[in-house]
Amino acid sequence: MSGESIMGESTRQIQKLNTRKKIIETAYRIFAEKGFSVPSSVIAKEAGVSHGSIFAHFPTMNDLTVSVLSDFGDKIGTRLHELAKNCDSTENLLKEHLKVLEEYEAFYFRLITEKNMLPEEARYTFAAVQSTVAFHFSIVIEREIEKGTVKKLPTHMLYNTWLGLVHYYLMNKDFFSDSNESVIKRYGEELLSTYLELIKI
Amino acid sequence: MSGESIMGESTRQIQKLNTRKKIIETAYRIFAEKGFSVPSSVIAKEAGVSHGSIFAHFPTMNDLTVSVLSDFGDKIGTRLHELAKNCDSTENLLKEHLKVLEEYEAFYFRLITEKNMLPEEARYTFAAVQSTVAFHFSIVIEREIEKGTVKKLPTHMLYNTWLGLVHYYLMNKDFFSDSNESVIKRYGEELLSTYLELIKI
Amino acid sequence: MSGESIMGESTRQIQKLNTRKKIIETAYRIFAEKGFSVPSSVIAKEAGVSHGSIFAHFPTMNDLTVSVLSDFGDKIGTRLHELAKNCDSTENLLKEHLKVLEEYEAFYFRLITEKNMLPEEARYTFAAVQSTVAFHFSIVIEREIEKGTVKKLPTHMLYNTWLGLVHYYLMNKDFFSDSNESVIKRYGEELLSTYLELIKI
Amino acid sequence: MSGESIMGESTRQIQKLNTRKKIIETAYRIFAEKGFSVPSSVIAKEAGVSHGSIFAHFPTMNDLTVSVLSDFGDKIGTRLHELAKNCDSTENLLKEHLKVLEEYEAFYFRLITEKNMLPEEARYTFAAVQSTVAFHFSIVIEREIEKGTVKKLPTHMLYNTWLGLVHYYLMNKDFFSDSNESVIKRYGEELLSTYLELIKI
DNA sequence: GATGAATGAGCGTTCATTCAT
DNA sequence: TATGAATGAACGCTCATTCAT
Repeated sequence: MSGESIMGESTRQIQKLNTRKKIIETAYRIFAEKGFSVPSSVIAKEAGVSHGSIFAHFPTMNDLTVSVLSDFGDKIGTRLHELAKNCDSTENLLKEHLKVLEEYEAFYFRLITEKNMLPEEARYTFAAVQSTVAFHFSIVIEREIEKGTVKKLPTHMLYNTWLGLVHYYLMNKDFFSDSNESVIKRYGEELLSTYLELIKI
Repeated sequence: MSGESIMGESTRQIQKLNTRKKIIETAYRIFAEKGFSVPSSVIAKEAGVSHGSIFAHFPTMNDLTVSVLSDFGDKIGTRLHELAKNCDSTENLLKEHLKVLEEYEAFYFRLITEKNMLPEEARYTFAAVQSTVAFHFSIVIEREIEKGTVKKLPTHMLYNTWLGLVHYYLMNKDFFSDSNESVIKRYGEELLSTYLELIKI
Repeated sequence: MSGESIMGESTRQIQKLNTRKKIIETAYRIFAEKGFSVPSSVIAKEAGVSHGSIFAHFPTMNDLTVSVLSDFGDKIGTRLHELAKNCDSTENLLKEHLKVLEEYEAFYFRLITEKNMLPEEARYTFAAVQSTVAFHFSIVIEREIEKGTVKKLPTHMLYNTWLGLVHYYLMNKDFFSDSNESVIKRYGEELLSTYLELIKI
Repeated sequence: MSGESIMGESTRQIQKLNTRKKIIETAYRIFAEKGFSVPSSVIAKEAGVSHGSIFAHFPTMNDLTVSVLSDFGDKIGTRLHELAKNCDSTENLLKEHLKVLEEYEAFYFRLITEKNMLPEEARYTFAAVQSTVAFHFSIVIEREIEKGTVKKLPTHMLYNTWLGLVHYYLMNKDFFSDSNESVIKRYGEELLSTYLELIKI
């Protein structure tokens, strides 16, 4: 009687996954545009799904946020890994880093800006993204330290200095540039050259 | 309304100022503890005043927030100026900077963390605090650049690197240390020595 | 969101319209009973819906008020038009006018009584209702003026005199009759005969 | 020890009456300007007395409103009586009536407009004002009825027709004239001549 | 599974009224 | 008596979440 539907089970499953994907992608876009405190109803409307659908897929808004963050972590992590793996110098690596950040700037900005108001899981995303770069960074920087072209300082400090500088510009983008312009595009080279100047012996 | 009663006119004024102060100080503490989006009712309860009292002193919550911020700006600005004016080396100056940040760490953390969700006036506070240090920083750093002990880089880049590094540790305090411990206390020296190592020729 | 479910899509729409209708009708009744400044919570309670439901259907209380007014305008306008169109004498027309006013007396009383504290749209409702009657009035009265049975005075003045008289009794119903009794029922004939006496040559 | 103050008792009493008067007069002015639902704090500020003073003189705002109304009733009643007593024709009487209404138009407008949202006592004021005119009206109109120059209709109906017409224009002043212009000044003559035309045989 | 109407706790804000001075 | 700071109940409105269909 039941158990048998017009659509095959897998078709339904695909539909379900599609809806889920649509919600996550829309939430990603809206979060990037307006920050994480957008009402769930707005996301539903923009995604073209019912308000209730969000809660059918994600028990709470928190869960949606976490999924979006984790998705973002995977995406940017992969991208970073891709671009970083063939970099043989700090300069190249950081150039690629900036390139990726520019690609994802809007959402990345929200992440570092609102991270402390986000669910705890946001930290994992944040940490994962950073450690992807950190991994590649440590490889190239240690080689350069050994070569004697870079100051002998703890790798993590060198890395945190870089991240601090970049994040500082991102977080204060309203101060550094017009609100719609990419800070990375505008200041990336300056940040990079300053940083390289600092770490070189 | 006459403005002159037998006595006690000023007593009431003092009481009013006391209440205002109590609200501001409570708000300051709660903001530091839980961030700027605490409900007004929580502040009222903690301050031991009625909910309505908040609005008798501050027309909107925004006004309260701005007052707290501006108060904070004055306090920390004065303190920074005090400690900074006699510093004759970058090292001393930054030590004092860290000292002050440690004193005000909890609130300063919320300020840099939630700045972008705060009323526009928050930016003035933020900018004022930074420029106080920037002023003293540029004096000592330029002298050292001239002396040839510090790399010849634009002052603002040197400063932003420092701030970026410090803010990075503050913003990610949950990552770097147990939530109740001061990141500055724990990592201050490391930050300072790394930074000094970086800027020196 | 697809817009076509197996069935019951329209069932929900009907239910929604029912709730909306329930809110409007309750608001209509309560406004008639207690005036337009009843709290939204009272309307919700009386309508048997949650407080929030009101705002799910009407973004602001103002919108609800306007909807109720516009609904009322349609209802009474249609009714007036219906009854008036076959009237061939001033006497008949005004009799029908009074009849309709008696039907809607409680709400009509609030409308003319609180009109100046209502949203601007209330004026349109008010004006629309009056002009429906005015239209029919001018037809019959001008014919009678031509026939020489009614004094030759500007139509609008004749009409305003009638409205003024009727509204005066409505607005001062507490003075003219016990609060629950219809003033129109009690004084309608007297108003009508007086008015007819006045306008006739 | 006590019982003896620097100021004589009567001085104090006079001051008290002055304050009371100042409150009533200010409330009168503000009510006329903005309607009866102005916050008590606004009246206090405008009157130059403390907020509490209002409640020292009037237990509730209701009581103040009633006092203002009663004061107004006395003032306008006296004025009406003054001007009316020497009128020997309906025309003259109604002219004087209009003159007085124009003098007090702003407040009178609020009274008839918001009467039903006012404390019950407002009715007495309203009734008293009307009956003052009614008294003089009945004298002159009855004489004219006897003379056969005015239609033989119940005096109260003739009077209510007049009041209805005038109030209709007042209540709908927004429709008839620019908001700051006196409707009485603009339409008074038309109202009067229409009315006289109607009542004459 | 998807829907979207309904829910209700919670928010910032207003203001008549109280009361210590 | 006059003061004005403090009060707190009430208001319109928001939004994550529920649940009958």
